[in-house]
Amino acid sequence: MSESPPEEGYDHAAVERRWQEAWDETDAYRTPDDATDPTYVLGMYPYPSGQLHMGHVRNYTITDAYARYRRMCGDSVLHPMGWDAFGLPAENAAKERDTNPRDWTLDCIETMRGQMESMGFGYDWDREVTTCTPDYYKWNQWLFERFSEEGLVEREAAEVNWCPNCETVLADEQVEGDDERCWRCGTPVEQRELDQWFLKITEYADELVDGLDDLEGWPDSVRQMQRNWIGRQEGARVSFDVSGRGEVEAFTTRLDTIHGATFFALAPDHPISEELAAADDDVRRFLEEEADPDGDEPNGVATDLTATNPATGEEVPVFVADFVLSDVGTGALMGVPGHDDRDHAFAEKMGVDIVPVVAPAPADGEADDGEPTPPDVSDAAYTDDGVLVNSGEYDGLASAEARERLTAAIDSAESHVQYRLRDWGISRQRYWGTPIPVVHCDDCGPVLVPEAELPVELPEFVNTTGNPLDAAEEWKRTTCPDCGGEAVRETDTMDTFVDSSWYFLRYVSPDLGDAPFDVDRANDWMPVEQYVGGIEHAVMHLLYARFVTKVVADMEMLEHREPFERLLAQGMVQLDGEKMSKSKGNVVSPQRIVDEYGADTARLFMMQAAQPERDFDWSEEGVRSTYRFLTRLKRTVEAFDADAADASGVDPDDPVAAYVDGEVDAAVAVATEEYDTLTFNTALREAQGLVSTLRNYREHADGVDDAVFRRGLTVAVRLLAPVAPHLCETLHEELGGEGFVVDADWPASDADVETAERRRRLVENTRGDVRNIVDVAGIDEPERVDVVVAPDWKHRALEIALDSDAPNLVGELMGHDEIREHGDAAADYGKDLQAEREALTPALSPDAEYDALTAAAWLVEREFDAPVRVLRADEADDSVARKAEPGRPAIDIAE
RNA sequence: GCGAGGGUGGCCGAGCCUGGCCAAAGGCGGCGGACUUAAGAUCCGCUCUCUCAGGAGUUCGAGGGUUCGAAUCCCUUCCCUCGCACCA
Repeated sequence: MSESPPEEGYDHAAVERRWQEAWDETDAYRTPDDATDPTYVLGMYPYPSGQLHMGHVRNYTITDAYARYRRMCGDSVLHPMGWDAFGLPAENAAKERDTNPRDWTLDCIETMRGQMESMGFGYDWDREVTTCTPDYYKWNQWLFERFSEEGLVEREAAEVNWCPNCETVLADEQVEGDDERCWRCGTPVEQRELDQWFLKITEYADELVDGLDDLEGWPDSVRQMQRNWIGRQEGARVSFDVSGRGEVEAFTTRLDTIHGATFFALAPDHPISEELAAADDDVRRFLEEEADPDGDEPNGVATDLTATNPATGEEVPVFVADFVLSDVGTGALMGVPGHDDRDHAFAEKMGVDIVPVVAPAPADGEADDGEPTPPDVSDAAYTDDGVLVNSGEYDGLASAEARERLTAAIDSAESHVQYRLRDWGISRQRYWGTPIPVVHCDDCGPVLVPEAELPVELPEFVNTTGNPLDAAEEWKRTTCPDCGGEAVRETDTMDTFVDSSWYFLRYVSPDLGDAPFDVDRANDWMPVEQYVGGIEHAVMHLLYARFVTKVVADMEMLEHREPFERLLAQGMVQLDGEKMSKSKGNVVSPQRIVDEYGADTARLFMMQAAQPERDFDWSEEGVRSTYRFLTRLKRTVEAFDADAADASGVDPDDPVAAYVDGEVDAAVAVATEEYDTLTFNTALREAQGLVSTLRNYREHADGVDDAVFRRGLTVAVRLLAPVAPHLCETLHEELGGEGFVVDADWPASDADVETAERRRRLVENTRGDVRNIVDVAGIDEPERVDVVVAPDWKHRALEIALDSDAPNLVGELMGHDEIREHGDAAADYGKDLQAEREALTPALSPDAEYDALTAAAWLVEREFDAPVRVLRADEADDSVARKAEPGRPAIDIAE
């Protein structure tokens, strides 16, 4: 299948096949039921479209790498996978291919599972969950019934998109274009009122929004999106007495502006508007011809009604206006043109009075003479809070206080919290979903199917227009569980978001026959510690899952009220800055990449390309570079003689080995921190840097210390193993490791990252300086390079300077004998320190500098092909040595 | 309009939380060299400008500020992406 590897790579196909089989044979990724509090790592399960795409690969590589990392750290890990297997695409595919959704879906799952295996994702397949199986959707039905018992299910009429040709409801996304046509047949979509089943998520609106504050492991963006979506508004309801119609309620968040309410407006479909239309030609014409709720212009029509402002007692005109929406608030509002932009525009258009009743609060410094100046609202509304004016006895009150007092004072006013969130309509007039477990009886109405009769299974698929369940006459006909009379089954199925709102609980006990999940185990294993998926689910899925978790908790089946502790919304994989999509034809197939370069390369490239939450561009060059890196690594390990004498410990007299050993520690320390926070890109950079260091070491030092080199390779392999597991298994074996690298211990390091970085910097700066000198001075062939470490007293002086807060640093330094004895040199250095005082940073000790430079000398020797001497200050000529400073050795190059 | 995130050298991308060691990691691309019959692979070096032995100048969307010192902190402004929106 794969062509010969590009360039001279390694045989990734053989490596990957071998380890996938080995893992499989040993059930390497099994999480036993008796695991105690495993770390639960989860990627959002996919819709089985039949093809794994790059988004999936990225998503699941993130969870896989993290799961493997935690496992190497010694955790027991739960990392399952399943299928969001219901949904309309399968119905369409089945019709096109003359098969049925079930077979089609199961085929797709088969294919995708194979692709996941070829990516090397370490899932516990024994916990696989497939939502379209009766074993699973039975529990959707069961939960629906429990919800019903809790009073959280409601059946009511709702407006839906209806295609008269296909005879089915369409989701909003399936209505195309401004002229709203059916995506499948192009028929104009109608609105139709249908009886629909709802789950009362609004009962949990407060907890859902308040709980966001504590979800510190979630990105702010997602939390904000959920807040917006729930749209909690605190305000007041207040009634205006409308002539001949009684009290009409309006909702407002600005009751403080009620004295400026100079008109009242009704939604076009408000009952009063509809009544008026029957008698009033103007209103009828407006409703039929002019009203345009989608337009930008606020349009309206005057009525012959007036409303009494309960605060002022004044009669104000009543309009029917298209910017008043019946599904917002009460479908009626008080118009305050002085303090609301839209009301202002409307009042200008209709010639209504505009009265300012809130003035800007006097700034702190300003003299408070008790007479705030009303703002000029003739051109624009003043929409901020402030101090009341023109409001009778409320004048002078701050807006917030005025709202409270007015709410208390006005009879018809009461505090009210309003939400944008609507109850969750779960009815779908489609075949490929969970049948809603209800029977309709002429006498008893809708009746739940008894629990013992669950699941209500789907009948055979019938290729028909409209809802196949409606056409399944035999299936439909049943008897009423209550009275035994003739009855018909509910033909609606559930929204597939119902399936996904609890699937993470099913993984805990996927085969359990008498409950959706094992309560004790779920209490121990939940919540999901790290959840990873696309941002497109920020609201719907993630909100529904939170809702269902809370309800289940209230049914005393779970001790957790939030399902996902930490959430990562992973970025997109793009090509040339554009989202990959079939329609643009810019899709890079993961399969092709796996064939050509292997799964390890694909995974490693993706993880090092960018932080997981950021979008990044796919780059074929980057992939090749990654592939070459793996190839190099493999060769490096192979070249290392695994049977080399097992020297124990580091030879303390070999500074180069000590240096490399220190680099190994540093890499571990840095990479571990980064793995913890899922910043794989920087962790991997460290691992790759370590491999370069090791290669340089072997190539150019006078013989390597086997123990150090072995440890370096072992560490590099382990740091890379979570991301490139197949090759790392091979290398682990090559290095004589026991068992799987999957089960190996994460390397430990007691390295001080600070010191390691200081050392690196010293070496880098020194090398840079040598280059600089050679370059600037035009030295062609250096004969010898001397690197001289600053004398102890300068280090001491720096230490003193760092601690000192004396105004005269030179004076303070001269108070120390060991410094003063260096006379002018000490004074000069003291002045330098004084000048740089604020910028001083600690340096390594003289010995540490000496060791670090000695260890790195070979780097310079190799580069300039000249012998390097690292000297202590007292070993060098004073004319050179005196230029040395801590962190900045003196350099002398002989031509 | 409101809210969130982002703008870094030819490109991608670290750094920004916790200011100084930042002309700014790493990769890609480009240039030069080693190896090679050659190409590829591999390895070494260079890749903002000037330079008199490690120096100087200009740079991190733009402008201003704080500070001895700003890619990093604060304000203003422009641009991009995303979410919400006649929401009362």
